[in-house]
Amino acid sequence: MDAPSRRERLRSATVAEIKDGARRLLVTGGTDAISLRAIARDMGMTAPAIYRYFPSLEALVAALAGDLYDELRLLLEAARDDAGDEPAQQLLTMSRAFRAWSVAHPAEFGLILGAPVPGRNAFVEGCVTPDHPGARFGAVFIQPILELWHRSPFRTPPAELLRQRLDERRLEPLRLSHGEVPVEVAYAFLSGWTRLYGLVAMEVFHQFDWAVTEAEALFELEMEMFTAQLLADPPTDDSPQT
Amino acid sequence: MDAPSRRERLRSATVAEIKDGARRLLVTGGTDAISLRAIARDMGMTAPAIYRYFPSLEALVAALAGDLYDELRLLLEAARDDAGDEPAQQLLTMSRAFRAWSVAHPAEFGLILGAPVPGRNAFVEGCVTPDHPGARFGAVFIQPILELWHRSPFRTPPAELLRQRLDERRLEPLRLSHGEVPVEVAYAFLSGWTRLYGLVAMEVFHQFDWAVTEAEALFELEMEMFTAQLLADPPTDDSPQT
DNA sequence: CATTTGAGTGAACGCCGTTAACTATCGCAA
DNA sequence: TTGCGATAGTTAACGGCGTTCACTCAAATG
Repeated sequence: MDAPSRRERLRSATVAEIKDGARRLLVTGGTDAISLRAIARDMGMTAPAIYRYFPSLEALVAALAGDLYDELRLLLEAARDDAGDEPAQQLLTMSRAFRAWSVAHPAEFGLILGAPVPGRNAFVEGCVTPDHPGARFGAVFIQPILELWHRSPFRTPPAELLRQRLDERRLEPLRLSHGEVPVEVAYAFLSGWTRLYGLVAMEVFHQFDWAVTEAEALFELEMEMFTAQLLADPPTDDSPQT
Repeated sequence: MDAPSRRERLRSATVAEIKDGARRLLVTGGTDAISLRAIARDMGMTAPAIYRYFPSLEALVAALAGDLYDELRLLLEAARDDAGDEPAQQLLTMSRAFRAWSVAHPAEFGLILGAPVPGRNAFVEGCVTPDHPGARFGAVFIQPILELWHRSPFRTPPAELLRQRLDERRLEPLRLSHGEVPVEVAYAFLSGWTRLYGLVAMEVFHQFDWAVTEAEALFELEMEMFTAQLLADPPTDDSPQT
Protein backbone atom coordinates (compact mmCIF):
# COMPACT_ATOMS: atom_id res chain seq x y z
CA MET A 1 0.00 0.00 0.00
CA ASP A 2 2.11 2.86 1.33
CA ALA A 3 5.49 3.51 -0.11
CA PRO A 4 7.95 1.80 2.21
CA SER A 5 9.35 4.21 4.75
CA ARG A 6 13.05 4.74 5.10
CA ARG A 7 13.07 2.48 8.13
CA GLU A 8 11.35 -0.30 6.27
CA ARG A 9 13.79 -0.07 3.40
CA LEU A 10 16.78 -0.33 5.69
CA ARG A 11 15.18 -3.16 7.52
CA SER A 12 14.49 -5.28 4.48
CA ALA A 13 17.97 -4.57 3.18
CA THR A 14 19.37 -5.94 6.43
CA VAL A 15 17.12 -8.97 6.24
CA ALA A 16 18.42 -9.63 2.74
CA GLU A 17 22.00 -9.21 3.87
CA ILE A 18 21.47 -11.70 6.68
CA LYS A 19 19.95 -14.25 4.33
CA ASP A 20 22.77 -13.70 1.86
CA GLY A 21 25.28 -14.40 4.58
CA ALA A 22 23.37 -17.49 5.63
CA ARG A 23 23.35 -18.77 2.09
CA ARG A 24 27.06 -18.11 1.68
CA LEU A 25 27.73 -20.19 4.77
CA LEU A 26 25.34 -22.87 3.54
CA VAL A 27 27.19 -23.10 0.24
CA THR A 28 30.68 -23.11 1.66
CA GLY A 29 30.19 -25.25 4.73
CA GLY A 30 26.89 -27.08 4.57
CA THR A 31 23.69 -26.69 6.49
CA ASP A 32 25.13 -26.67 9.96
CA ALA A 33 27.83 -24.18 9.10
CA ILE A 34 25.09 -21.56 9.20
CA SER A 35 25.61 -19.73 12.48
CA LEU A 36 24.27 -16.45 13.73
CA ARG A 37 27.67 -15.47 15.07
CA ALA A 38 29.39 -16.07 11.74
CA ILE A 39 26.72 -14.17 9.83
CA ALA A 40 26.92 -11.26 12.25
CA ARG A 41 30.72 -11.29 12.10
CA ASP A 42 30.63 -11.05 8.31
CA MET A 43 28.25 -8.10 8.60
CA GLY A 44 30.30 -6.29 11.24
CA MET A 45 27.63 -6.86 13.83
CA THR A 46 27.11 -8.95 16.91
CA ALA A 47 24.97 -12.06 17.01
CA PRO A 48 22.12 -10.88 19.23
CA ALA A 49 21.35 -8.11 16.75
CA ILE A 50 20.01 -10.71 14.34
CA TYR A 51 17.23 -11.44 16.80
CA ARG A 52 15.73 -8.10 15.76
CA TYR A 53 15.08 -9.72 12.37
CA PHE A 54 14.55 -13.43 13.03
CA PRO A 55 13.26 -15.03 16.21
CA SER A 56 15.78 -17.87 16.02
CA LEU A 57 18.37 -19.52 13.83
CA GLU A 58 15.77 -22.08 12.86
CA ALA A 59 13.42 -19.38 11.62
CA LEU A 60 16.21 -17.84 9.58
CA VAL A 61 16.98 -21.17 7.96
CA ALA A 62 13.28 -21.67 7.27
CA ALA A 63 13.09 -18.26 5.59
CA LEU A 64 16.14 -19.11 3.52
CA ALA A 65 14.53 -22.40 2.51
CA GLY A 66 11.45 -20.52 1.41
CA ASP A 67 13.53 -18.21 -0.75
CA LEU A 68 15.29 -21.16 -2.31
CA TYR A 69 11.97 -22.81 -3.08
CA ASP A 70 10.86 -19.65 -4.84
CA GLU A 71 14.12 -19.33 -6.71
CA LEU A 72 13.85 -22.85 -8.03
CA ARG A 73 10.19 -22.49 -8.89
CA LEU A 74 10.77 -19.27 -10.80
CA LEU A 75 13.62 -20.92 -12.65
CA LEU A 76 11.36 -23.79 -13.68
CA GLU A 77 8.59 -21.44 -14.74
CA ALA A 78 11.04 -19.48 -16.85
CA ALA A 79 12.28 -22.71 -18.41
CA ARG A 80 8.72 -23.71 -19.20
CA ASP A 81 7.95 -20.36 -20.75
CA ASP A 82 11.03 -20.60 -22.94
CA ALA A 83 10.18 -24.08 -24.15
CA GLY A 84 7.40 -23.30 -26.58
CA ASP A 85 3.87 -24.66 -26.55
CA GLU A 86 4.45 -28.41 -26.58
CA PRO A 87 3.76 -29.67 -23.04
CA ALA A 88 6.11 -32.62 -23.48
CA GLN A 89 8.88 -30.28 -24.56
CA GLN A 90 8.09 -28.05 -21.60
CA LEU A 91 8.41 -30.98 -19.21
CA LEU A 92 11.73 -32.01 -20.71
CA THR A 93 13.14 -28.50 -20.50
CA MET A 94 11.91 -28.08 -16.93
CA SER A 95 13.41 -31.38 -15.89
CA ARG A 96 16.76 -30.41 -17.34
CA ALA A 97 16.60 -27.05 -15.62
CA PHE A 98 15.78 -28.78 -12.35
CA ARG A 99 18.75 -31.08 -12.65
CA ALA A 100 21.09 -28.28 -13.70
CA TRP A 101 20.10 -26.14 -10.73
CA SER A 102 20.38 -29.05 -8.32
CA VAL A 103 23.81 -30.10 -9.52
CA ALA A 104 25.02 -26.52 -9.43
CA HIS A 105 23.57 -25.94 -5.95
CA PRO A 106 23.93 -29.15 -4.00
CA ALA A 107 23.82 -27.51 -0.58
CA GLU A 108 20.64 -25.65 -1.44
CA PHE A 109 19.13 -28.82 -2.86
CA GLY A 110 19.92 -30.65 0.33
CA LEU A 111 18.28 -27.98 2.42
CA ILE A 112 14.95 -27.87 0.63
CA LEU A 113 14.72 -31.31 -0.96
CA GLY A 114 16.78 -33.45 1.41
CA ALA A 115 16.22 -34.85 4.84
CA PRO A 116 14.20 -32.55 7.06
CA VAL A 117 16.99 -31.04 9.13
CA PRO A 118 15.87 -29.15 12.17
CA GLY A 119 15.14 -25.81 10.57
CA ARG A 120 13.30 -27.25 7.64
CA ASN A 121 10.97 -28.86 10.12
CA ALA A 122 9.36 -25.57 10.95
CA PHE A 123 9.01 -25.16 7.23
CA VAL A 124 7.40 -28.51 6.54
CA GLU A 125 5.19 -28.62 9.58
CA GLY A 126 3.07 -25.75 8.47
CA CYS A 127 -0.27 -27.41 7.83
CA VAL A 128 -0.82 -28.51 4.26
CA THR A 129 -2.26 -25.44 2.58
CA PRO A 130 -2.69 -24.70 -1.11
CA ASP A 131 0.26 -22.34 -1.02
CA HIS A 132 2.54 -24.76 0.72
CA PRO A 133 5.89 -24.35 -1.02
CA GLY A 134 5.91 -27.96 -2.09
CA ALA A 135 2.47 -27.56 -3.60
CA ARG A 136 3.40 -24.40 -5.47
CA PHE A 137 6.43 -26.28 -6.68
CA GLY A 138 4.52 -29.32 -7.80
CA ALA A 139 1.99 -27.19 -9.62
CA VAL A 140 4.66 -26.15 -12.08
CA PHE A 141 4.92 -29.75 -13.23
CA ILE A 142 1.26 -30.65 -12.99
CA GLN A 143 0.08 -27.98 -15.37
CA PRO A 144 1.97 -29.20 -18.46
CA ILE A 145 1.01 -32.80 -17.70
CA LEU A 146 -2.61 -31.76 -17.51
CA GLU A 147 -2.30 -29.87 -20.77
CA LEU A 148 -0.68 -32.85 -22.43
CA TRP A 149 -3.44 -35.10 -21.14
CA HIS A 150 -6.08 -32.86 -22.64
CA ARG A 151 -4.34 -32.70 -25.99
CA SER A 152 -3.62 -36.39 -26.33
CA PRO A 153 -4.20 -38.82 -23.46
CA PHE A 154 -1.02 -40.74 -22.78
CA ARG A 155 -0.52 -44.28 -21.71
CA THR A 156 -1.15 -44.97 -18.03
CA PRO A 157 -2.11 -47.93 -15.93
CA PRO A 158 -5.79 -48.77 -16.37
CA ALA A 159 -8.05 -46.21 -14.78
CA GLU A 160 -9.78 -48.79 -12.57
CA LEU A 161 -6.46 -49.77 -11.03
CA LEU A 162 -5.50 -46.16 -10.52
CA ARG A 163 -8.80 -45.30 -8.92
CA GLN A 164 -8.44 -48.28 -6.66
CA ARG A 165 -4.88 -47.52 -5.55
CA LEU A 166 -5.10 -43.73 -5.57
CA ASP A 167 -8.62 -43.26 -4.32
CA GLU A 168 -10.22 -39.95 -3.46
CA ARG A 169 -9.20 -40.00 0.13
CA ARG A 170 -5.54 -40.60 -0.59
CA LEU A 171 -5.35 -37.80 -3.13
CA GLU A 172 -7.21 -35.35 -0.97
CA PRO A 173 -4.19 -33.11 -0.25
CA LEU A 174 -3.48 -32.79 -3.94
CA ARG A 175 -7.11 -31.93 -4.62
CA LEU A 176 -6.98 -29.29 -1.94
CA SER A 177 -4.03 -27.69 -3.71
CA HIS A 178 -5.01 -28.01 -7.34
CA GLY A 179 -8.67 -28.79 -7.51
CA GLU A 180 -9.97 -31.78 -9.40
CA VAL A 181 -7.37 -33.48 -11.55
CA PRO A 182 -7.85 -36.68 -13.56
CA VAL A 183 -6.40 -39.56 -11.64
CA GLU A 184 -4.26 -40.44 -14.65
CA VAL A 185 -2.68 -36.99 -14.51
CA ALA A 186 -2.15 -37.29 -10.77
CA TYR A 187 -0.45 -40.62 -11.30
CA ALA A 188 1.73 -39.36 -14.13
CA PHE A 189 2.82 -36.45 -11.97
CA LEU A 190 3.56 -38.53 -8.89
CA SER A 191 5.39 -41.19 -10.85
CA GLY A 192 7.32 -38.76 -13.00
CA TRP A 193 8.25 -36.40 -10.19
CA THR A 194 9.39 -39.32 -8.09
CA ARG A 195 11.63 -40.60 -10.86
CA LEU A 196 13.03 -37.16 -11.54
CA TYR A 197 13.66 -36.58 -7.86
CA GLY A 198 15.29 -39.97 -7.44
CA LEU A 199 17.63 -39.42 -10.35
CA VAL A 200 18.69 -35.96 -9.27
CA ALA A 201 18.89 -36.69 -5.55
CA MET A 202 21.06 -39.74 -6.11
CA GLU A 203 23.39 -37.73 -8.28
CA VAL A 204 23.57 -34.74 -5.96
CA PHE A 205 24.02 -36.92 -2.88
CA HIS A 206 26.75 -38.91 -4.62
CA GLN A 207 24.66 -41.98 -4.12
CA PHE A 208 25.75 -43.84 -7.20
CA ASP A 209 29.27 -42.66 -7.71
CA TRP A 210 30.20 -46.27 -7.07
CA ALA A 211 28.28 -47.41 -10.14
CA VAL A 212 28.35 -44.79 -12.82
CA THR A 213 30.30 -41.75 -13.94
CA GLU A 214 28.64 -38.85 -15.71
CA ALA A 215 25.23 -39.28 -14.17
CA GLU A 216 23.98 -36.83 -16.78
CA ALA A 217 24.04 -39.60 -19.37
CA LEU A 218 21.74 -41.73 -17.24
CA PHE A 219 19.56 -38.70 -16.65
CA GLU A 220 19.17 -38.05 -20.36
CA LEU A 221 18.45 -41.70 -21.01
CA GLU A 222 15.71 -41.79 -18.44
CA MET A 223 14.27 -38.55 -19.78
CA GLU A 224 14.11 -40.13 -23.21
CA MET A 225 12.34 -43.17 -21.80
CA PHE A 226 9.80 -41.22 -19.82
CA THR A 227 9.07 -38.82 -22.66
CA ALA A 228 8.62 -41.72 -25.05
CA GLN A 229 6.14 -43.23 -22.65
CA LEU A 230 4.20 -40.00 -22.41
CA LEU A 231 4.09 -39.64 -26.18
CA ALA A 232 3.27 -43.28 -26.90
CA ASP A 233 -0.05 -44.40 -28.31
CA PRO A 234 -3.08 -43.51 -26.29
CA PRO A 235 -4.44 -46.35 -24.20
CA THR A 236 -6.73 -48.89 -25.72
CA ASP A 237 -9.09 -51.31 -24.05
CA ASP A 238 -6.47 -54.05 -24.11
CA SER A 239 -3.55 -51.83 -23.26
CA PRO A 240 -0.52 -53.99 -22.54
CA GLN A 241 0.46 -52.79 -19.10
CA THR A 242 -1.42 -54.46 -16.30
CA MET B 1 43.58 -65.44 15.16
CA ASP B 2 44.15 -65.28 18.91
CA ALA B 3 41.26 -65.43 21.26
CA PRO B 4 40.41 -61.85 22.17
CA SER B 5 42.07 -60.85 25.40
CA ARG B 6 40.08 -59.52 28.30
CA ARG B 7 41.14 -55.99 27.39
CA GLU B 8 39.99 -56.45 23.81
CA ARG B 9 36.61 -57.74 24.91
CA LEU B 10 36.03 -54.83 27.22
CA ARG B 11 37.17 -52.46 24.55
CA SER B 12 34.83 -53.72 21.86
CA ALA B 13 31.98 -53.75 24.36
CA THR B 14 32.65 -50.09 25.08
CA VAL B 15 32.81 -49.32 21.36
CA ALA B 16 29.43 -50.98 20.93
CA GLU B 17 27.99 -49.06 23.86
CA ILE B 18 29.20 -45.79 22.39
CA LYS B 19 27.66 -46.58 19.01
CA ASP B 20 24.42 -47.61 20.68
CA GLY B 21 24.30 -44.29 22.47
CA ALA B 22 25.03 -42.45 19.25
CA ARG B 23 22.23 -44.25 17.51
CA ARG B 24 19.81 -43.54 20.32
CA LEU B 25 20.59 -39.85 20.00
CA LEU B 26 20.29 -40.07 16.23
CA VAL B 27 16.85 -41.60 16.52
CA THR B 28 15.51 -39.25 19.14
CA GLY B 29 17.02 -35.99 17.99
CA GLY B 30 18.34 -36.27 14.47
CA THR B 31 21.83 -36.34 13.09
CA ASP B 32 23.16 -33.31 14.85
CA ALA B 33 21.81 -34.35 18.22
CA ILE B 34 24.67 -36.85 18.29
CA SER B 35 27.17 -35.34 20.71
CA LEU B 36 30.13 -36.84 22.47
CA ARG B 37 29.18 -35.19 25.73
CA ALA B 38 25.66 -36.60 25.67
CA ILE B 39 26.87 -40.09 24.82
CA ALA B 40 29.44 -39.96 27.61
CA ARG B 41 26.87 -38.63 30.04
CA ASP B 42 24.55 -41.54 29.29
CA MET B 43 27.43 -43.93 29.90
CA GLY B 44 28.51 -42.29 33.14
CA MET B 45 31.73 -41.11 31.57
CA THR B 46 33.25 -37.86 30.47
CA ALA B 47 33.50 -36.79 26.87
CA PRO B 48 37.27 -36.95 26.36
CA ALA B 49 37.22 -40.66 27.24
CA ILE B 50 35.53 -41.36 23.92
CA TYR B 51 38.67 -40.23 22.14
CA ARG B 52 40.25 -43.48 23.33
CA TYR B 53 37.82 -45.22 20.94
CA PHE B 54 37.17 -42.80 18.09
CA PRO B 55 39.47 -40.07 16.83
CA SER B 56 36.60 -37.61 16.40
CA LEU B 57 32.85 -37.26 16.42
CA GLU B 58 32.92 -37.44 12.64
CA ALA B 59 34.69 -40.80 12.74
CA LEU B 60 32.12 -42.11 15.20
CA VAL B 61 29.27 -41.05 12.94
CA ALA B 62 31.02 -42.65 9.98
CA ALA B 63 31.37 -45.92 11.90
CA LEU B 64 27.70 -45.77 12.82
CA ALA B 65 26.80 -45.17 9.18
CA GLY B 66 28.81 -48.23 8.22
CA ASP B 67 26.95 -50.35 10.75
CA LEU B 68 23.62 -49.09 9.46
CA TYR B 69 24.60 -49.94 5.90
CA ASP B 70 25.39 -53.47 7.02
CA GLU B 71 22.18 -53.76 8.99
CA LEU B 72 20.13 -52.74 5.99
CA ARG B 73 22.04 -54.97 3.63
CA LEU B 74 21.66 -58.00 5.88
CA LEU B 75 17.95 -57.26 6.17
CA LEU B 76 17.62 -57.20 2.40
CA GLU B 77 19.60 -60.39 1.99
CA ALA B 78 17.38 -62.09 4.54
CA ALA B 79 14.30 -60.84 2.71
CA ARG B 80 15.69 -62.19 -0.55
CA ASP B 81 16.45 -65.57 0.97
CA ASP B 82 12.94 -65.80 2.35
CA ALA B 83 11.33 -64.96 -0.97
CA GLY B 84 11.80 -68.20 -2.81
CA ASP B 85 13.54 -68.74 -6.11
CA GLU B 86 11.70 -66.37 -8.40
CA PRO B 87 14.00 -63.36 -8.97
CA ALA B 88 11.04 -61.06 -9.62
CA GLN B 89 9.47 -62.11 -6.33
CA GLN B 90 12.80 -61.61 -4.61
CA LEU B 91 13.05 -58.06 -5.95
CA LEU B 92 9.53 -57.26 -4.83
CA THR B 93 10.13 -58.61 -1.34
CA MET B 94 13.43 -56.79 -1.04
CA SER B 95 11.87 -53.54 -2.17
CA ARG B 96 9.13 -53.85 0.41
CA ALA B 97 11.68 -54.65 3.09
CA PHE B 98 13.71 -51.63 2.06
CA ARG B 99 10.71 -49.34 2.30
CA ALA B 100 9.60 -50.84 5.61
CA TRP B 101 13.03 -50.36 7.18
CA SER B 102 13.31 -46.82 5.82
CA VAL B 103 9.90 -45.76 7.07
CA ALA B 104 10.56 -47.32 10.45
CA HIS B 105 14.02 -45.73 10.70
CA PRO B 106 13.83 -42.30 9.07
CA ALA B 107 16.80 -40.88 10.94
CA GLU B 108 19.01 -43.79 9.98
CA PHE B 109 17.81 -43.53 6.40
CA GLY B 110 18.70 -39.87 6.34
CA LEU B 111 22.16 -40.56 7.65
CA ILE B 112 23.18 -43.19 5.12
CA LEU B 113 20.94 -42.40 2.15
CA GLY B 114 20.35 -38.68 2.52
CA ALA B 115 22.42 -35.61 1.94
CA PRO B 116 26.08 -36.12 2.75
CA VAL B 117 26.21 -34.45 6.13
CA PRO B 118 29.67 -33.80 7.44
CA GLY B 119 30.42 -37.17 8.98
CA ARG B 120 29.10 -39.15 6.08
CA ASN B 121 31.62 -37.31 3.95
CA ALA B 122 34.47 -39.25 5.45
CA PHE B 123 32.40 -42.28 4.66
CA VAL B 124 31.68 -41.43 1.05
CA GLU B 125 35.06 -40.07 0.19
CA GLY B 126 36.79 -43.39 0.55
CA CYS B 127 37.87 -44.15 -3.00
CA VAL B 128 35.44 -46.26 -4.95
CA THR B 129 36.44 -49.81 -4.13
CA PRO B 130 34.55 -53.05 -4.69
CA ASP B 131 33.67 -53.21 -1.03
CA HIS B 132 32.41 -49.66 -0.85
CA PRO B 133 29.25 -49.88 1.26
CA GLY B 134 27.14 -48.54 -1.57
CA ALA B 135 28.52 -51.17 -3.90
CA ARG B 136 27.92 -54.01 -1.46
CA PHE B 137 24.44 -52.63 -1.07
CA GLY B 138 23.75 -52.38 -4.77
CA ALA B 139 24.97 -55.90 -5.33
CA VAL B 140 22.05 -57.25 -3.37
CA PHE B 141 19.72 -55.88 -6.03
CA ILE B 142 21.89 -56.57 -9.05
CA GLN B 143 22.10 -60.27 -8.46
CA PRO B 144 18.36 -61.05 -8.79
CA ILE B 145 18.09 -58.77 -11.81
CA LEU B 146 20.93 -60.64 -13.43
CA GLU B 147 19.31 -63.95 -12.62
CA LEU B 148 16.01 -62.77 -14.04
CA TRP B 149 17.74 -61.60 -17.19
CA HIS B 150 19.32 -64.99 -17.68
CA ARG B 151 16.06 -66.81 -17.18
CA SER B 152 13.94 -64.63 -19.42
CA PRO B 153 15.28 -61.38 -20.88
CA PHE B 154 12.95 -58.57 -19.97
CA ARG B 155 11.94 -55.55 -21.89
CA THR B 156 14.53 -52.75 -21.98
CA PRO B 157 15.37 -49.89 -24.24
CA PRO B 158 17.13 -51.12 -27.38
CA ALA B 159 20.63 -52.34 -26.72
CA GLU B 160 22.19 -49.92 -29.20
CA LEU B 161 20.70 -46.97 -27.36
CA LEU B 162 21.84 -48.35 -24.02
CA ARG B 163 25.34 -48.97 -25.24
CA GLN B 164 25.45 -45.49 -26.62
CA ARG B 165 24.21 -43.77 -23.47
CA LEU B 166 25.80 -46.07 -20.91
CA ASP B 167 29.07 -46.81 -22.62
CA GLU B 168 31.93 -48.77 -21.11
CA ARG B 169 33.66 -45.78 -19.68
CA ARG B 170 30.61 -44.52 -17.84
CA LEU B 171 29.86 -47.90 -16.28
CA GLU B 172 33.45 -48.51 -15.25
CA PRO B 173 32.83 -48.12 -11.50
CA LEU B 174 30.06 -50.69 -11.63
CA ARG B 175 32.27 -53.07 -13.59
CA LEU B 176 34.98 -52.66 -11.00
CA SER B 177 32.54 -53.71 -8.33
CA HIS B 178 30.63 -56.49 -10.02
CA GLY B 179 32.56 -57.59 -13.06
CA GLU B 180 30.98 -57.68 -16.48
CA VAL B 181 27.24 -57.21 -16.46
CA PRO B 182 24.98 -56.96 -19.52
CA VAL B 183 24.20 -53.34 -20.18
CA GLU B 184 20.49 -54.16 -20.07
CA VAL B 185 20.92 -55.46 -16.53
CA ALA B 186 22.94 -52.42 -15.55
CA TYR B 187 20.22 -50.19 -16.91
CA ALA B 188 17.44 -52.12 -15.20
CA PHE B 189 19.30 -51.85 -11.92
CA LEU B 190 20.06 -48.15 -12.23
CA SER B 191 16.57 -47.28 -13.35
CA GLY B 192 14.84 -49.50 -10.83
CA TRP B 193 17.01 -48.54 -7.88
CA THR B 194 16.55 -44.88 -8.74
CA ARG B 195 12.78 -45.23 -8.80
CA LEU B 196 12.77 -47.20 -5.57
CA TYR B 197 15.02 -44.67 -3.90
CA GLY B 198 12.95 -41.75 -5.14
CA LEU B 199 9.72 -43.24 -3.86
CA VAL B 200 11.09 -44.09 -0.44
CA ALA B 201 13.14 -40.93 0.01
CA MET B 202 10.20 -38.73 -0.86
CA GLU B 203 8.03 -40.56 1.64
CA VAL B 204 10.62 -40.58 4.40
CA PHE B 205 11.53 -36.93 3.86
CA HIS B 206 7.84 -35.96 3.83
CA GLN B 207 8.34 -34.61 0.38
CA PHE B 208 4.88 -35.29 -0.93
CA ASP B 209 2.74 -34.99 2.14
CA TRP B 210 1.17 -32.05 0.32
CA ALA B 211 -0.07 -34.32 -2.46
CA VAL B 212 -0.89 -37.74 -1.14
CA THR B 213 -1.70 -39.56 2.07
CA GLU B 214 -0.67 -43.16 2.64
CA ALA B 215 2.36 -43.13 0.43
CA GLU B 216 2.39 -46.90 0.75
CA ALA B 217 -0.42 -47.12 -1.78
CA LEU B 218 1.64 -45.23 -4.33
CA PHE B 219 4.60 -47.43 -3.48
CA GLU B 220 2.64 -50.60 -4.11
CA LEU B 221 1.25 -49.21 -7.33
CA GLU B 222 4.69 -48.38 -8.64
CA MET B 223 5.98 -51.77 -7.59
CA GLU B 224 3.19 -53.37 -9.58
CA MET B 225 4.07 -51.27 -12.62
CA PHE B 226 7.76 -51.97 -12.48
CA THR B 227 7.29 -55.68 -11.88
CA ALA B 228 4.85 -55.87 -14.78
CA GLN B 229 7.44 -54.22 -16.96
CA LEU B 230 10.09 -56.71 -15.90
CA LEU B 231 7.81 -59.65 -16.53
CA ALA B 232 6.42 -58.36 -19.82
CA ASP B 233 7.11 -60.02 -23.12
CA PRO B 234 10.76 -60.27 -24.04
CA PRO B 235 11.87 -57.63 -26.52
CA THR B 236 11.29 -58.15 -30.21
CA ASP B 237 12.88 -56.40 -33.14
CA ASP B 238 10.00 -53.96 -33.35
CA SER B 239 9.57 -53.54 -29.63
CA PRO B 240 7.30 -50.58 -28.97
CA GLN B 241 9.44 -48.52 -26.64
CA THR B 242 11.91 -46.27 -28.42
C1' DC C 1 57.48 -57.14 42.04
C1' DA C 2 58.38 -53.37 38.87
C1' DT C 3 56.92 -51.20 34.80
C1' DT C 4 54.61 -50.11 30.95
C1' DT C 5 50.29 -49.60 28.78
C1' DG C 6 45.60 -48.05 28.53
C1' DA C 7 41.35 -45.98 30.32
C1' DG C 8 39.49 -42.29 32.36
C1' DT C 9 39.40 -37.45 34.65
C1' DG C 10 39.39 -32.30 35.09
C1' DA C 11 40.50 -28.00 33.36
C1' DA C 12 40.73 -25.16 29.62
C1' DC C 13 40.05 -22.98 24.77
C1' DG C 14 37.17 -21.37 21.42
C1' DC C 15 33.09 -22.15 19.14
C1' DC C 16 27.81 -22.02 19.31
C1' DG C 17 22.38 -20.21 20.34
C1' DT C 18 19.98 -17.54 23.30
C1' DT C 19 18.59 -14.17 26.96
C1' DA C 20 18.79 -9.97 29.67
C1' DA C 21 19.90 -5.39 30.62
C1' DC C 22 21.33 -1.44 28.66
C1' DT C 23 22.43 2.50 25.22
C1' DA C 24 22.20 5.34 21.40
C1' DT C 25 19.86 6.85 17.42
C1' DC C 26 16.14 7.77 14.32
C1' DG C 27 11.42 9.35 13.15
C1' DC C 28 7.47 11.42 14.39
C1' DA C 29 4.05 14.24 17.05
C1' DA C 30 3.06 18.03 20.13
C1' DT D 1 11.98 22.63 17.88
C1' DT D 2 11.70 19.76 21.45
C1' DG D 3 10.66 15.59 23.54
C1' DC D 4 9.48 10.85 23.41
C1' DG D 5 8.79 6.23 22.00
C1' DA D 6 10.16 2.80 18.93
C1' DT D 7 14.07 0.59 16.86
C1' DA D 8 18.69 -1.25 16.21
C1' DG D 9 22.44 -2.10 18.18
C1' DT D 10 25.71 -3.23 22.24
C1' DT D 11 27.99 -6.09 26.22
C1' DA D 12 27.83 -9.74 29.53
C1' DA D 13 26.46 -14.01 30.75
C1' DC D 14 24.64 -19.06 30.74
C1' DG D 15 24.90 -23.55 29.22
C1' DG D 16 26.24 -26.73 25.58
C1' DC D 17 29.40 -28.27 22.16
C1' DG D 18 34.26 -30.64 20.08
C1' DT D 19 38.76 -30.99 21.17
C1' DT D 20 43.39 -30.89 23.55
C1' DC D 21 46.48 -31.40 27.36
C1' DA D 22 48.27 -32.80 31.60
C1' DC D 23 47.35 -35.85 34.85
C1' DT D 24 45.94 -40.20 37.71
C1' DC D 25 45.10 -44.83 38.53
C1' DA D 26 44.31 -49.63 37.62
C1' DA D 27 45.40 -53.51 34.96
C1' DA D 28 48.23 -56.45 32.12
C1' DT D 29 52.94 -57.63 31.16
C1' DG D 30 57.83 -58.94 31.88
